[in-house]
Amino acid sequence: MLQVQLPDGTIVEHAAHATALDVAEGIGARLAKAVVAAKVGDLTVDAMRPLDDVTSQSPIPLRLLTERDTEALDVLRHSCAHVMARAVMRLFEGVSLAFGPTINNGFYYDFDLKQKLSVDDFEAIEAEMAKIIQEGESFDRFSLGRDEALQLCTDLKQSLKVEHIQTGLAEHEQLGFYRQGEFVDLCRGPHIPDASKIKAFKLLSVAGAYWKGDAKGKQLQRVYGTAWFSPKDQNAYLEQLEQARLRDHRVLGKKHGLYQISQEVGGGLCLWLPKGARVRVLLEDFLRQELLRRGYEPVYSPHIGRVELYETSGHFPYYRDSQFPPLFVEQAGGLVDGWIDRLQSADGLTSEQERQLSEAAKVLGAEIPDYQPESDVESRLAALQAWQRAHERYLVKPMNCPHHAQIFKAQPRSYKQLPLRLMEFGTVYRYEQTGELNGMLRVRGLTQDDAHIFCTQDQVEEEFRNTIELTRFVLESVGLSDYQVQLSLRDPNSDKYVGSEENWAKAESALRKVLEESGLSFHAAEGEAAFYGPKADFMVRDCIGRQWQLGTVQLDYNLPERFQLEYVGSDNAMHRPVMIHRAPFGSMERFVGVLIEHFAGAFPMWLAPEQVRLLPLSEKTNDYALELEKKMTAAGLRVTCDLRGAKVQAKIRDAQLELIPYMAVLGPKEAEAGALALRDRIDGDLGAMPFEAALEKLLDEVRNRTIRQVAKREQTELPETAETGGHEY
RNA sequence: GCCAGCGUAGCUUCAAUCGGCAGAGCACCGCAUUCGUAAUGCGGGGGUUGCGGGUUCGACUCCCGCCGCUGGCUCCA
Repeated sequence: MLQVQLPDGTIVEHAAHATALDVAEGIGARLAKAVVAAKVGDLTVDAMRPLDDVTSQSPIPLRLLTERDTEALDVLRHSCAHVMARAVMRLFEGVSLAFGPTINNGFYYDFDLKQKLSVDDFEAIEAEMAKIIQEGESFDRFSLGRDEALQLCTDLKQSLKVEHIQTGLAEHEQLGFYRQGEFVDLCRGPHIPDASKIKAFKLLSVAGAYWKGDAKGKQLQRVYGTAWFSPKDQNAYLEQLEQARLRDHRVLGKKHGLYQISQEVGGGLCLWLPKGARVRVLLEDFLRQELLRRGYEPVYSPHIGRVELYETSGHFPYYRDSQFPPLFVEQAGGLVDGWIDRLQSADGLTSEQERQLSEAAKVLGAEIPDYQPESDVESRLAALQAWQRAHERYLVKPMNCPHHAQIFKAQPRSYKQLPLRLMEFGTVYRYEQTGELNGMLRVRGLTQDDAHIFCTQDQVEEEFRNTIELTRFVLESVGLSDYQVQLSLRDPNSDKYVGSEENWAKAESALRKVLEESGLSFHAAEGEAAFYGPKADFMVRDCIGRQWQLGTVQLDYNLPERFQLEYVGSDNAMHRPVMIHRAPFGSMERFVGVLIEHFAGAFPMWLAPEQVRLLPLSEKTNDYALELEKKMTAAGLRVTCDLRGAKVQAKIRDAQLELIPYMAVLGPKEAEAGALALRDRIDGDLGAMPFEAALEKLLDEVRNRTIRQVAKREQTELPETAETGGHEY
């Protein structure tokens, strides 16, 4: 007999090998029909799987999942991925299956096949899927030993699955499979009882993806889709996607003249148009004032620096591929650079090539006296590198920290001066991969609201706590409350990190401690740390759900070491300071990009490029409008007049479409009374009021940095999806 | 960087039949209108159809190469 404990605590008894479905039937026929899957403890399992197959616990803690449970939606979607894979295999030859997990709001499946899939194929695939769902066949689980499993996948000509059993699943003795009709797939599950539960689905996009995420590996074709328990839910989701696209900062940025990226200037290089620049200046002023209040000291550093500076910091060797190449003062600089590169490469150089390089260097005016072609590679490299060091090479600044470290070193430091907080809106350049560039969110030239705090070990916690608090304050001031904090830790199995084991442990535990005390909810992510230290990253989603890192706080024991930073302690001995890198906005580009999407282009009063537009009813009141414009501008508002010979309705419409927070209609009546008829972008006509009263109201909204809703519209609520994913092996 | 799709006027609003004279709307400019809370009327300018090559009597349309954009992957100090 099996003892099963239901969520309300009651215990029911069932025969051995009873399933969740059996339990549901014991409770009621309607429930049995509604059951999609079940939870045994934290594990989601098939409704049809014997409970004693999953656990030896007694009583067995069981929760039945129906379509009202978010976990059930994940199960549904994973099953839909199988249905899609089955349809694709029916329609195309030689399909190898890779992985097909559930993701946020949907699923995907990766395929390896000759035929290039495109959205044009979706109709046929969806029709085949509809047929499969109509047939309503069940998903049947079975389990095989390694040898049988390998044999089965070989028979099915599923080479990727064979590889996966041999590598990723090398430790597994038993492997789970699911069969639905002719379709059999290696899969951990769970699945819905049968395909008829899928009431709504849609394929959304197709894209490339690497097998097991390895860029050197095979490139697969990934088809994305979504699935729901009802067409109504799906329509709501599709509608939400559509709405989100209307917020795209790339579209709004162009439409409202906020910024521009043009091929003439270069990919990923942002031109801040006056309106966008206005928003940025307001944000920078806001933060600068806040930082001055909190004991930061402004500094400035140049846009380029000697390559050696970044060699010392470690940035140059580590990020070489994603930096703009060095600037060489000597003509032969690039040649020598490439020479070193070839010498270090696996292929090396033939003696003939070396002779040619030496000749070419001579032509370019470079004598490399110590270079002996017959000596070993190390000596030849040393000769070339010596030449490099003797000749100036500069890097377009990829980071501000080495410069700030130099500012710390500019004079002897005492513990009495710590913490030293150096701030700079520093513009840096990084050669991001072409495929990564994305509007303002991923660019090649960006300005960080950077600062570096140099402090003693004892001050780390306090300083870290302050920066976390500052970041929260900044984000909340602009109404960004929907962010996630990620504690980015090192990957214990990787060797890309620098610094001692001891310092890493210290840094990671300090970060974790402060985050825990802060009350912020955060999740740890192994392998996400910077090469020099752990980070607390503030992540936000863009309009189509992609996550971006905005603010960041990073602990660094490494750079002080590399730059040999020291201060005199109270014991009159030299000590090494700790560095904290922090940027509440992250970069001005990304932050403004996210804000555009967050507000759908309708900035709150305190950030709006244009706050008020004055609309004279006719030319008769133009002078009055100009007079008010002068007064309001003097009071610190950003105001313009619409003096066109158009009707007021047209002027209102344009101002509405330009998302200007307030309009003021000015006719003879207002001019007579020294008044204005205020119109709110969201609430409409507020009626006439004395000029002074209106001015106070407007200034108040600026001073309070009031955040208002974007529009008069209720958000459609969607059923939440669990953040998990990956039901596949 | 990789895979796929897409590039027509300032516009992520788009048309152009089978390969047969590149055309609208919005925006812009000019003139008239002097108006009370989301579009006044009339007129005008604006194009090497992303770039380069090819096929053809003839290419926005078909083919090849490049560039860019979009989605995703990889990367992200």
